[in-house]
Amino acid sequence: MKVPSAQLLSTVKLHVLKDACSQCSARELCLPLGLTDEELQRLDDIVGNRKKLRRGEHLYRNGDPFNAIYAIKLGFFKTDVVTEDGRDHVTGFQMHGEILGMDGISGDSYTCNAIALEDSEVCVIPFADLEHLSTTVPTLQRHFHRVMSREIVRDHGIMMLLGTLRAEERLVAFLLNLSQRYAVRGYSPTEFHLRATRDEIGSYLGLKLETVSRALSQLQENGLIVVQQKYIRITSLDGLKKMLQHAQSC
Amino acid sequence: MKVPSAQLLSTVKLHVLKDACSQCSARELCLPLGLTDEELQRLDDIVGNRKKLRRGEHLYRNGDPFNAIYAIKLGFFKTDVVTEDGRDHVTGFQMHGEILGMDGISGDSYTCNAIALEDSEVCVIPFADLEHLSTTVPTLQRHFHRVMSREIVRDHGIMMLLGTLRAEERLVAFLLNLSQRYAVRGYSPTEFHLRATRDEIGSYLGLKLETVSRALSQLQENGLIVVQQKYIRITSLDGLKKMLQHAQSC
DNA sequence: AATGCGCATTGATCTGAGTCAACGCACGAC
DNA sequence: GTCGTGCGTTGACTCAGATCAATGCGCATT
Repeated sequence: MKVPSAQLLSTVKLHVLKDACSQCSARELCLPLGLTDEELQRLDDIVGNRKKLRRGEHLYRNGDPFNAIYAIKLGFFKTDVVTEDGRDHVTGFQMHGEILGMDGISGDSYTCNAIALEDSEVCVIPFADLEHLSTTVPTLQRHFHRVMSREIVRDHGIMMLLGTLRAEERLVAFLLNLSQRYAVRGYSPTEFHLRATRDEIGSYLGLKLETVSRALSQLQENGLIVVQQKYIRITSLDGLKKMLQHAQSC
Repeated sequence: MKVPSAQLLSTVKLHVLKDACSQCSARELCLPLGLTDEELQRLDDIVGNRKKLRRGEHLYRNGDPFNAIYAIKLGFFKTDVVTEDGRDHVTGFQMHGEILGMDGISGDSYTCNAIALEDSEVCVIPFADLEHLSTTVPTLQRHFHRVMSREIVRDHGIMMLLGTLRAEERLVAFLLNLSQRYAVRGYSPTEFHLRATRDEIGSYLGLKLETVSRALSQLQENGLIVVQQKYIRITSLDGLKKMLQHAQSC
Protein backbone atom coordinates (compact mmCIF):
# COMPACT_ATOMS: atom_id res chain seq x y z
CA MET A 1 0.00 0.00 0.00
CA LYS A 2 1.25 3.49 -0.86
CA VAL A 3 1.84 6.24 1.61
CA PRO A 4 -1.29 8.40 1.46
CA SER A 5 -0.98 11.79 -0.18
CA ALA A 6 -1.38 15.00 1.80
CA GLN A 7 -4.82 15.44 0.41
CA LEU A 8 -5.92 11.97 1.43
CA LEU A 9 -4.58 12.48 4.95
CA SER A 10 -6.60 15.61 5.31
CA THR A 11 -9.70 13.79 4.11
CA VAL A 12 -9.11 11.07 6.67
CA LYS A 13 -8.66 13.61 9.41
CA LEU A 14 -11.88 15.33 8.47
CA HIS A 15 -13.60 12.00 8.66
CA VAL A 16 -12.27 11.36 12.16
CA LEU A 17 -13.35 14.82 13.25
CA LYS A 18 -16.79 14.26 11.88
CA ASP A 19 -17.10 11.03 13.84
CA ALA A 20 -15.77 12.38 17.12
CA CYS A 21 -18.13 12.97 20.01
CA SER A 22 -17.07 16.61 20.06
CA GLN A 23 -18.46 17.06 16.55
CA CYS A 24 -21.54 14.90 16.92
CA SER A 25 -24.89 16.57 16.51
CA ALA A 26 -26.29 14.31 19.21
CA ARG A 27 -23.73 15.13 21.89
CA GLU A 28 -26.08 17.31 23.93
CA LEU A 29 -28.46 14.38 24.27
CA CYS A 30 -25.88 11.70 24.69
CA LEU A 31 -23.17 10.58 27.10
CA PRO A 32 -20.87 13.62 26.51
CA LEU A 33 -23.39 15.96 28.14
CA GLY A 34 -21.66 18.28 30.57
CA LEU A 35 -18.10 17.17 29.89
CA THR A 36 -15.23 19.61 29.46
CA ASP A 37 -13.25 19.57 26.22
CA GLU A 38 -10.48 17.59 27.85
CA GLU A 39 -12.89 15.03 29.29
CA LEU A 40 -14.66 14.81 25.95
CA GLN A 41 -11.35 13.99 24.33
CA ARG A 42 -10.82 11.13 26.75
CA LEU A 43 -14.29 9.78 26.00
CA ASP A 44 -13.52 10.05 22.28
CA ASP A 45 -10.43 7.94 22.87
CA ILE A 46 -12.37 4.97 24.22
CA VAL A 47 -15.18 5.19 21.68
CA GLY A 48 -13.05 3.47 19.12
CA ASN A 49 -15.23 2.55 16.25
CA ARG A 50 -18.56 3.37 14.78
CA LYS A 51 -20.82 0.81 13.19
CA LYS A 52 -23.26 1.26 10.33
CA LEU A 53 -26.41 -0.84 10.10
CA ARG A 54 -28.86 -1.27 7.26
CA ARG A 55 -32.57 -1.19 7.89
CA GLY A 56 -33.61 -4.52 9.39
CA GLU A 57 -30.15 -5.48 10.69
CA HIS A 58 -29.62 -6.56 14.30
CA LEU A 59 -27.24 -4.49 16.41
CA TYR A 60 -27.25 -7.30 18.96
CA ARG A 61 -29.38 -10.29 19.83
CA ASN A 62 -30.69 -11.79 23.02
CA GLY A 63 -27.91 -13.97 24.40
CA ASP A 64 -24.99 -12.27 22.63
CA PRO A 65 -22.07 -11.69 25.00
CA PHE A 66 -22.09 -8.22 26.49
CA ASN A 67 -19.03 -6.05 25.97
CA ALA A 68 -20.27 -2.66 24.97
CA ILE A 69 -23.14 -0.24 25.09
CA TYR A 70 -24.07 1.72 22.00
CA ALA A 71 -24.86 5.37 21.46
CA ILE A 72 -27.10 5.99 18.48
CA LYS A 73 -25.42 8.54 16.25
CA LEU A 74 -28.03 8.42 13.55
CA GLY A 75 -31.14 6.42 12.82
CA PHE A 76 -33.93 4.62 14.62
CA PHE A 77 -34.08 1.32 16.48
CA LYS A 78 -36.49 -0.97 18.23
CA THR A 79 -35.72 -3.39 21.04
CA ASP A 80 -37.76 -6.50 21.70
CA VAL A 81 -37.84 -9.44 24.07
CA VAL A 82 -38.97 -12.93 23.18
CA THR A 83 -41.08 -15.08 25.51
CA GLU A 84 -40.51 -18.74 26.30
CA ASP A 85 -43.25 -19.70 23.90
CA GLY A 86 -41.96 -17.64 21.00
CA ARG A 87 -44.08 -14.50 21.03
CA ASP A 88 -42.19 -11.25 21.01
CA HIS A 89 -42.84 -7.91 22.60
CA VAL A 90 -41.35 -4.56 21.60
CA THR A 91 -39.90 -2.87 24.69
CA GLY A 92 -38.87 0.42 23.13
CA PHE A 93 -38.07 2.63 20.17
CA GLN A 94 -34.78 4.52 20.31
CA MET A 95 -33.57 7.51 18.35
CA HIS A 96 -30.25 9.31 17.98
CA GLY A 97 -28.54 10.42 21.16
CA GLU A 98 -30.06 7.50 23.08
CA ILE A 99 -28.13 4.57 24.56
CA LEU A 100 -28.70 0.93 23.71
CA GLY A 101 -27.47 -2.19 25.46
CA MET A 102 -27.80 -1.42 29.17
CA ASP A 103 -29.89 -4.54 29.57
CA GLY A 104 -26.71 -6.54 29.02
CA ILE A 105 -24.78 -5.22 32.02
CA SER A 106 -26.49 -7.32 34.64
CA GLY A 107 -25.88 -10.75 33.19
CA ASP A 108 -22.92 -10.34 30.84
CA SER A 109 -25.14 -11.01 27.86
CA TYR A 110 -27.87 -8.98 26.20
CA THR A 111 -31.42 -9.84 27.18
CA CYS A 112 -33.20 -8.37 24.19
CA ASN A 113 -32.77 -7.80 20.47
CA ALA A 114 -31.90 -4.39 19.04
CA ILE A 115 -32.90 -3.91 15.41
CA ALA A 116 -32.40 -0.92 13.12
CA LEU A 117 -35.71 0.32 11.68
CA GLU A 118 -33.85 2.51 9.19
CA ASP A 119 -30.25 2.77 8.02
CA SER A 120 -28.42 3.77 11.18
CA GLU A 121 -25.06 4.41 12.75
CA VAL A 122 -23.97 3.76 16.32
CA CYS A 123 -20.90 4.44 18.43
CA VAL A 124 -19.48 1.38 20.15
CA ILE A 125 -18.59 2.13 23.76
CA PRO A 126 -16.61 -0.71 25.36
CA PHE A 127 -18.21 -1.00 28.76
CA ALA A 128 -15.09 -1.88 30.74
CA ASP A 129 -13.41 1.23 29.34
CA LEU A 130 -16.41 3.37 30.20
CA GLU A 131 -16.44 2.12 33.78
CA HIS A 132 -12.71 2.71 34.04
CA LEU A 133 -12.89 6.20 32.61
CA SER A 134 -15.82 7.14 34.81
CA THR A 135 -13.73 6.50 37.94
CA THR A 136 -11.68 9.57 37.04
CA VAL A 137 -14.36 11.66 35.36
CA PRO A 138 -17.11 12.20 37.93
CA THR A 139 -19.28 14.14 35.51
CA LEU A 140 -19.30 11.16 33.18
CA GLN A 141 -20.05 8.75 36.03
CA ARG A 142 -22.91 10.92 37.22
CA HIS A 143 -24.31 11.32 33.76
CA PHE A 144 -24.15 7.63 33.00
CA HIS A 145 -26.07 6.89 36.18
CA ARG A 146 -28.68 9.44 35.14
CA VAL A 147 -29.02 7.77 31.76
CA MET A 148 -29.61 4.38 33.37
CA SER A 149 -32.05 5.87 35.84
CA ARG A 150 -33.91 7.63 33.04
CA GLU A 151 -34.36 4.26 31.38
CA ILE A 152 -35.91 2.91 34.60
CA VAL A 153 -38.26 5.88 34.85
CA ARG A 154 -39.21 5.52 31.20
CA ASP A 155 -40.01 1.85 31.75
CA HIS A 156 -42.22 2.71 34.74
CA GLY A 157 -44.13 5.09 32.48
CA ILE A 158 -44.73 2.34 29.95
CA MET A 159 -45.81 -0.06 32.67
CA MET A 160 -48.34 2.53 33.79
CA LEU A 161 -49.51 2.98 30.21
CA LEU A 162 -49.90 -0.76 29.68
CA GLY A 163 -51.58 -1.27 33.02
CA THR A 164 -54.06 1.59 33.14
CA LEU A 165 -54.71 3.29 29.78
CA ARG A 166 -57.25 2.41 27.12
CA ALA A 167 -56.26 1.69 23.52
CA GLU A 168 -56.79 5.19 22.17
CA GLU A 169 -55.07 6.77 25.17
CA ARG A 170 -52.04 4.54 24.68
CA LEU A 171 -51.75 5.74 21.10
CA VAL A 172 -52.02 9.34 22.22
CA ALA A 173 -49.32 8.85 24.85
CA PHE A 174 -47.13 7.24 22.21
CA LEU A 175 -47.61 10.08 19.72
CA LEU A 176 -46.98 12.75 22.36
CA ASN A 177 -43.82 10.96 23.44
CA LEU A 178 -42.50 10.87 19.87
CA SER A 179 -43.51 14.48 19.37
CA GLN A 180 -41.60 15.58 22.43
CA ARG A 181 -38.49 13.61 21.48
CA TYR A 182 -38.49 15.05 17.97
CA ALA A 183 -38.92 18.53 19.40
CA VAL A 184 -35.86 18.11 21.66
CA ARG A 185 -33.88 17.12 18.58
CA GLY A 186 -34.92 20.20 16.66
CA TYR A 187 -37.41 18.47 14.40
CA SER A 188 -41.05 19.33 14.03
CA PRO A 189 -43.09 18.15 17.01
CA THR A 190 -46.23 18.00 14.88
CA GLU A 191 -45.14 16.32 11.70
CA PHE A 192 -43.09 13.16 11.38
CA HIS A 193 -42.80 9.73 9.87
CA LEU A 194 -43.39 6.66 11.97
CA ARG A 195 -40.53 4.26 11.36
CA ALA A 196 -42.39 1.34 12.91
CA THR A 197 -45.19 -0.73 11.40
CA ARG A 198 -48.64 -0.90 13.00
CA ASP A 199 -47.71 -4.33 14.23
CA GLU A 200 -44.57 -3.07 15.99
CA ILE A 201 -46.44 -0.13 17.52
CA GLY A 202 -49.14 -2.53 18.65
CA SER A 203 -46.64 -4.84 20.26
CA TYR A 204 -45.09 -1.90 22.10
CA LEU A 205 -48.47 -0.67 23.32
CA GLY A 206 -49.97 -4.07 24.11
CA LEU A 207 -52.50 -3.80 21.28
CA LYS A 208 -53.23 -5.64 18.05
CA LEU A 209 -52.31 -3.97 14.79
CA GLU A 210 -55.97 -3.57 13.80
CA THR A 211 -56.62 -1.71 17.03
CA VAL A 212 -53.69 0.63 16.33
CA SER A 213 -55.06 1.28 12.87
CA ARG A 214 -58.58 1.93 14.17
CA ALA A 215 -57.36 4.21 16.95
CA LEU A 216 -55.35 6.29 14.48
CA SER A 217 -58.38 6.56 12.20
CA GLN A 218 -60.50 7.57 15.17
CA LEU A 219 -58.07 10.33 16.19
CA GLN A 220 -58.14 11.55 12.60
CA GLU A 221 -61.96 11.53 12.63
CA ASN A 222 -61.87 13.67 15.74
CA GLY A 223 -59.68 16.17 13.94
CA LEU A 224 -56.66 15.75 16.20
CA ILE A 225 -54.25 14.26 13.69
CA VAL A 226 -53.83 13.55 10.00
CA VAL A 227 -52.57 10.08 9.11
CA GLN A 228 -51.37 8.75 5.79
CA GLN A 229 -49.66 5.44 6.21
CA LYS A 230 -46.50 6.23 8.21
CA TYR A 231 -46.85 9.99 7.88
CA ILE A 232 -48.35 11.71 10.92
CA ARG A 233 -49.34 15.33 11.36
CA ILE A 234 -50.63 16.44 14.73
CA THR A 235 -53.21 19.17 14.24
CA SER A 236 -54.04 19.64 17.91
CA LEU A 237 -51.30 18.96 20.42
CA ASP A 238 -53.51 20.41 23.15
CA GLY A 239 -56.39 18.18 22.16
CA LEU A 240 -54.17 15.14 22.48
CA LYS A 241 -52.84 16.27 25.85
CA LYS A 242 -56.36 16.82 27.15
CA MET A 243 -57.22 13.23 26.27
CA LEU A 244 -54.62 12.02 28.74
CA GLN A 245 -55.66 14.38 31.50
CA HIS A 246 -59.25 13.24 31.37
CA ALA A 247 -58.43 9.62 30.85
CA GLN A 248 -60.97 7.18 32.21
CA SER A 249 -60.16 3.87 33.85
CA CYS A 250 -60.18 0.91 31.47
CA MET B 1 -26.70 13.79 79.41
CA LYS B 2 -24.72 11.33 81.48
CA VAL B 3 -21.74 9.41 80.21
CA PRO B 4 -23.08 5.93 79.40
CA SER B 5 -22.08 3.07 81.61
CA ALA B 6 -19.84 0.27 80.37
CA GLN B 7 -22.80 -2.00 80.06
CA LEU B 8 -24.73 0.47 77.97
CA LEU B 9 -21.75 1.00 75.71
CA SER B 10 -21.49 -2.67 75.04
CA THR B 11 -25.17 -2.84 74.19
CA VAL B 12 -24.74 0.02 71.76
CA LYS B 13 -21.78 -1.66 70.16
CA LEU B 14 -23.69 -4.90 69.71
CA HIS B 15 -26.42 -2.94 68.06
CA VAL B 16 -23.98 -1.34 65.62
CA LEU B 17 -22.47 -4.70 64.79
CA LYS B 18 -25.87 -6.14 64.13
CA ASP B 19 -26.68 -3.29 61.80
CA ALA B 20 -23.44 -3.39 59.83
CA CYS B 21 -23.46 -4.66 56.24
CA SER B 22 -20.91 -7.29 57.22
CA GLN B 23 -23.41 -8.80 59.65
CA CYS B 24 -26.51 -8.40 57.53
CA SER B 25 -28.34 -11.50 56.46
CA ALA B 26 -29.16 -9.85 53.15
CA ARG B 27 -25.59 -8.99 52.19
CA GLU B 28 -25.26 -11.72 49.58
CA LEU B 29 -28.25 -10.29 47.73
CA CYS B 30 -27.43 -6.65 48.27
CA LEU B 31 -24.81 -4.07 47.34
CA PRO B 32 -21.98 -5.68 49.37
CA LEU B 33 -21.91 -8.71 47.07
CA GLY B 34 -18.36 -9.58 46.12
CA LEU B 35 -16.61 -6.99 48.27
CA THR B 36 -13.53 -7.81 50.36
CA ASP B 37 -13.70 -7.27 54.12
CA GLU B 38 -11.82 -4.01 53.80
CA GLU B 39 -14.12 -2.73 51.04
CA LEU B 40 -17.13 -3.84 53.03
CA GLN B 41 -15.89 -1.77 55.94
CA ARG B 42 -15.69 1.31 53.72
CA LEU B 43 -19.24 0.72 52.50
CA ASP B 44 -20.35 0.35 56.11
CA ASP B 45 -18.81 3.74 56.82
CA ILE B 46 -20.99 5.59 54.33
CA VAL B 47 -24.18 3.72 55.19
CA GLY B 48 -24.68 5.89 58.19
CA ASN B 49 -28.12 5.26 59.48
CA ARG B 50 -30.88 2.75 59.27
CA LYS B 51 -34.52 3.68 59.18
CA LYS B 52 -37.48 1.76 60.52
CA LEU B 53 -40.88 2.03 58.92
CA ARG B 54 -44.27 0.84 60.13
CA ARG B 55 -46.64 -0.91 57.79
CA GLY B 56 -48.27 1.69 55.56
CA GLU B 57 -45.57 4.35 55.96
CA HIS B 58 -43.95 6.04 52.97
CA LEU B 59 -40.19 5.66 52.57
CA TYR B 60 -40.29 8.43 49.98
CA ARG B 61 -42.85 10.14 47.80
CA ASN B 62 -42.99 11.24 44.19
CA GLY B 63 -41.30 14.65 44.05
CA ASP B 64 -39.22 14.32 47.22
CA PRO B 65 -35.65 15.53 46.68
CA PHE B 66 -33.29 12.70 45.86
CA ASN B 67 -30.26 12.20 48.07
CA ALA B 68 -30.04 8.52 48.80
CA ILE B 69 -30.91 5.07 47.62
CA TYR B 70 -32.16 2.51 50.12
CA ALA B 71 -31.27 -1.10 50.69
CA ILE B 72 -34.07 -3.10 52.25
CA LYS B 73 -32.72 -4.82 55.35
CA LEU B 74 -36.01 -6.32 56.39
CA GLY B 75 -39.57 -6.13 55.24
CA PHE B 76 -41.60 -5.70 52.10
CA PHE B 77 -42.38 -2.65 49.96
CA LYS B 78 -44.39 -1.56 46.97
CA THR B 79 -43.61 1.28 44.58
CA ASP B 80 -46.27 3.09 42.62
CA VAL B 81 -46.59 5.92 40.13
CA VAL B 82 -49.53 8.28 39.89
CA THR B 83 -50.99 9.44 36.57
CA GLU B 84 -51.94 12.99 35.64
CA ASP B 85 -55.56 12.19 36.29
CA GLY B 86 -55.03 10.66 39.70
CA ARG B 87 -55.07 6.92 39.09
CA ASP B 88 -52.14 5.00 40.45
CA HIS B 89 -50.25 2.01 39.19
CA VAL B 90 -48.03 -0.31 41.22
CA THR B 91 -44.66 -0.70 39.47
CA GLY B 92 -43.09 -3.25 41.77
CA PHE B 93 -42.88 -5.19 45.01
CA GLN B 94 -39.50 -5.25 46.74
CA MET B 95 -38.13 -7.53 49.44
CA HIS B 96 -35.05 -7.57 51.61
CA GLY B 97 -31.72 -7.29 49.84
CA GLU B 98 -33.27 -5.22 47.04
CA ILE B 99 -32.54 -1.57 46.31
CA LEU B 100 -35.11 1.22 46.28
CA GLY B 101 -34.86 4.76 44.94
CA MET B 102 -32.91 4.41 41.70
CA ASP B 103 -35.74 6.19 39.91
CA GLY B 104 -34.63 9.37 41.66
CA ILE B 105 -31.13 9.55 40.17
CA SER B 106 -32.14 10.90 36.78
CA GLY B 107 -34.02 13.98 37.89
CA ASP B 108 -32.79 14.72 41.41
CA SER B 109 -36.18 13.85 42.81
CA TYR B 110 -38.02 10.55 43.19
CA THR B 111 -40.56 9.76 40.50
CA CYS B 112 -42.61 7.24 42.43
CA ASN B 113 -43.84 6.43 45.94
CA ALA B 114 -42.27 3.70 48.04
CA ILE B 115 -44.52 2.32 50.76
CA ALA B 116 -43.86 -0.36 53.37
CA LEU B 117 -46.38 -3.20 53.18
CA GLU B 118 -45.19 -4.54 56.54
CA ASP B 119 -43.00 -3.22 59.33
CA SER B 120 -39.64 -2.78 57.63
CA GLU B 121 -36.12 -1.52 57.99
CA VAL B 122 -33.90 0.04 55.34
CA CYS B 123 -30.27 1.20 55.11
CA VAL B 124 -29.88 4.76 53.90
CA ILE B 125 -27.10 5.01 51.30
CA PRO B 126 -26.26 8.63 50.50
CA PHE B 127 -25.89 8.57 46.75
CA ALA B 128 -23.06 11.09 46.44
CA ASP B 129 -21.04 9.00 48.89
CA LEU B 130 -21.80 5.83 46.98
CA GLU B 131 -20.68 7.39 43.71
CA HIS B 132 -17.52 8.68 45.37
CA LEU B 133 -16.69 5.36 46.98
CA SER B 134 -17.33 3.45 43.78
CA THR B 135 -14.58 5.41 42.00
CA THR B 136 -12.04 3.62 44.20
CA VAL B 137 -13.83 0.29 44.63
CA PRO B 138 -14.33 -1.13 41.14
CA THR B 139 -16.19 -4.18 42.43
CA LEU B 140 -18.76 -1.91 44.04
CA GLN B 141 -19.06 0.19 40.89
CA ARG B 142 -19.51 -2.89 38.77
CA HIS B 143 -22.06 -4.37 41.12
CA PHE B 144 -24.07 -1.20 41.36
CA HIS B 145 -24.27 -1.04 37.58
CA ARG B 146 -25.47 -4.63 37.56
CA VAL B 147 -28.16 -3.80 40.09
CA MET B 148 -29.44 -0.92 37.95
CA SER B 149 -29.31 -3.05 34.83
CA ARG B 150 -31.19 -5.84 36.58
CA GLU B 151 -33.93 -3.35 37.34
CA ILE B 152 -34.15 -2.48 33.64
CA VAL B 153 -34.31 -6.15 32.67
CA ARG B 154 -36.97 -6.77 35.31
CA ASP B 155 -39.05 -3.89 33.95
CA HIS B 156 -38.80 -5.30 30.43
CA GLY B 157 -40.15 -8.57 31.77
CA ILE B 158 -43.14 -6.81 33.29
CA MET B 159 -43.76 -4.86 30.11
CA MET B 160 -43.82 -8.18 28.27
CA LEU B 161 -46.19 -9.61 30.85
CA LEU B 162 -48.54 -6.63 30.61
CA GLY B 163 -48.38 -6.55 26.83
CA THR B 164 -48.76 -10.19 25.92
CA LEU B 165 -50.06 -12.43 28.72
CA ARG B 166 -53.64 -13.23 29.65
CA ALA B 167 -55.02 -12.63 33.14
CA GLU B 168 -54.37 -16.10 34.53
CA GLU B 169 -50.90 -16.25 32.99
CA ARG B 170 -50.01 -12.94 34.59
CA LEU B 171 -50.95 -14.30 38.00
CA VAL B 172 -48.88 -17.41 37.38
CA ALA B 173 -45.86 -15.33 36.34
CA PHE B 174 -46.32 -13.24 39.48
CA LEU B 175 -46.52 -16.26 41.77
CA LEU B 176 -43.51 -17.93 40.16
CA ASN B 177 -41.53 -14.73 40.51
CA LEU B 178 -42.35 -14.49 44.23
CA SER B 179 -41.59 -18.17 44.67
CA GLN B 180 -38.18 -17.81 43.09
CA ARG B 181 -37.31 -14.75 45.16
CA TYR B 182 -38.33 -16.45 48.39
CA ALA B 183 -36.28 -19.51 47.41
CA VAL B 184 -33.15 -17.37 46.89
CA ARG B 185 -33.67 -16.00 50.38
CA GLY B 186 -33.88 -19.42 51.95
CA TYR B 187 -37.63 -19.41 52.46
CA SER B 188 -40.06 -21.95 51.13
CA PRO B 189 -40.67 -21.47 47.41
CA THR B 190 -44.06 -23.14 47.68
CA GLU B 191 -45.62 -21.59 50.74
CA PHE B 192 -45.77 -17.90 51.59
CA HIS B 193 -47.94 -14.99 52.56
CA LEU B 194 -48.84 -12.32 50.04
CA ARG B 195 -48.19 -8.95 51.65
CA ALA B 196 -50.19 -7.10 49.01
CA THR B 197 -53.96 -6.86 48.68
CA ARG B 198 -55.81 -8.15 45.61
CA ASP B 199 -56.17 -4.55 44.54
CA GLU B 200 -52.42 -3.91 44.71
CA ILE B 201 -51.63 -7.13 42.87
CA GLY B 202 -54.22 -6.21 40.26
CA SER B 203 -52.70 -2.78 39.78
CA TYR B 204 -49.27 -4.35 39.34
CA LEU B 205 -50.56 -6.87 36.79
CA GLY B 206 -52.89 -4.53 34.94
CA LEU B 207 -56.00 -6.35 36.20
CA LYS B 208 -59.00 -5.53 38.38
CA LEU B 209 -59.09 -6.98 41.88
CA GLU B 210 -62.06 -9.22 40.99
CA THR B 211 -60.06 -10.72 38.14
CA VAL B 212 -57.13 -11.43 40.47
CA SER B 213 -59.49 -13.13 42.89
CA ARG B 214 -61.14 -15.21 40.16
CA ALA B 215 -57.79 -16.21 38.65
CA LEU B 216 -56.53 -17.39 42.04
CA SER B 217 -59.73 -19.38 42.57
CA GLN B 218 -59.35 -20.89 39.11
CA LEU B 219 -55.76 -21.98 39.81
CA GLN B 220 -56.96 -23.55 43.03
CA GLU B 221 -59.74 -25.33 41.17
CA ASN B 222 -57.16 -26.76 38.80
CA GLY B 223 -55.21 -28.12 41.73
CA LEU B 224 -52.11 -26.00 41.19
CA ILE B 225 -52.29 -23.89 44.35
CA VAL B 226 -54.12 -23.55 47.62
CA VAL B 227 -55.30 -20.06 48.54
CA GLN B 228 -56.65 -18.80 51.82
CA GLN B 229 -56.79 -15.03 51.82
CA LYS B 230 -53.14 -13.95 51.73
CA TYR B 231 -51.76 -17.43 52.37
CA ILE B 232 -50.55 -19.23 49.23
CA ARG B 233 -49.33 -22.78 48.86
CA ILE B 234 -48.10 -23.91 45.47
CA THR B 235 -48.93 -27.58 45.03
CA SER B 236 -47.53 -27.91 41.52
CA LEU B 237 -44.63 -25.66 40.59
CA ASP B 238 -44.22 -27.61 37.36
CA GLY B 239 -47.87 -27.19 36.52
CA LEU B 240 -47.55 -23.43 36.91
CA LYS B 241 -44.40 -23.33 34.79
CA LYS B 242 -46.08 -25.32 32.03
CA MET B 243 -48.84 -22.74 31.89
CA LEU B 244 -46.31 -20.11 30.86
CA GLN B 245 -44.59 -22.28 28.29
CA HIS B 246 -47.83 -23.03 26.50
CA ALA B 247 -49.21 -19.56 26.85
CA GLN B 248 -51.55 -18.46 24.07
CA SER B 249 -51.71 -15.01 22.54
CA CYS B 250 -54.23 -12.72 24.16
C1' DA C 1 -68.95 -11.59 72.98
C1' DA C 2 -70.46 -7.89 69.92
C1' DT C 3 -69.46 -4.41 66.46
C1' DG C 4 -67.46 -2.48 62.49
C1' DC C 5 -64.53 -2.20 58.62
C1' DG C 6 -61.40 -3.55 55.22
C1' DC C 7 -60.62 -7.11 52.18
C1' DA C 8 -62.04 -11.13 49.46
C1' DT C 9 -65.26 -13.97 46.89
C1' DT C 10 -68.76 -14.92 43.60
C1' DG C 11 -72.49 -14.09 40.25
C1' DA C 12 -74.76 -11.52 36.36
C1' DT C 13 -74.18 -8.48 32.80
C1' DC C 14 -71.72 -5.34 29.66
C1' DT C 15 -68.18 -3.72 26.56
C1' DG C 16 -63.64 -2.70 24.52
C1' DA C 17 -60.49 -4.91 22.17
C1' DG C 18 -59.35 -9.26 19.83
C1' DT C 19 -60.27 -12.29 15.95
C1' DC C 20 -61.36 -13.42 11.35
C1' DA C 21 -61.92 -11.96 6.82
C1' DA C 22 -62.02 -9.10 2.75
C1' DC C 23 -60.07 -5.52 0.29
C1' DG C 24 -56.90 -1.71 -1.13
C1' DC C 25 -52.78 0.84 -1.54
C1' DA C 26 -47.77 1.57 -2.21
C1' DC C 27 -43.44 0.30 -3.30
C1' DG C 28 -39.81 -2.69 -5.10
C1' DA C 29 -38.51 -6.36 -8.48
C1' DC C 30 -38.51 -7.55 -12.92
C1' DG D 1 -45.04 -0.43 -17.37
C1' DT D 2 -47.25 -4.75 -14.33
C1' DC D 3 -46.88 -7.93 -10.92
C1' DG D 4 -46.36 -9.40 -6.39
C1' DT D 5 -45.92 -8.85 -1.65
C1' DG D 6 -46.06 -6.53 2.55
C1' DC D 7 -48.54 -3.31 5.03
C1' DG D 8 -52.75 -0.84 6.25
C1' DT D 9 -57.77 -0.23 6.57
C1' DT D 10 -62.38 -1.49 7.55
C1' DG D 11 -66.33 -4.45 8.82
C1' DA D 12 -68.76 -8.28 11.36
C1' DC D 13 -68.62 -11.08 15.14
C1' DT D 14 -66.68 -13.03 19.59
C1' DC D 15 -64.96 -13.18 24.07
C1' DA D 16 -61.96 -12.06 28.10
C1' DG D 17 -62.01 -9.19 31.48
C1' DA D 18 -64.36 -4.96 33.41
C1' DT D 19 -68.25 -3.41 35.87
C1' DC D 20 -71.96 -3.63 39.10
C1' DA D 21 -73.82 -5.75 43.00
C1' DA D 22 -74.49 -8.82 46.86
C1' DT D 23 -72.47 -11.54 50.38
C1' DG D 24 -68.95 -13.37 53.47
C1' DC D 25 -64.81 -13.71 56.17
C1' DG D 26 -61.32 -12.21 59.57
C1' DC D 27 -59.25 -9.22 62.50
C1' DA D 28 -58.96 -5.14 65.54
C1' DT D 29 -61.47 -2.47 68.93
C1' DT D 30 -64.36 -1.98 72.69
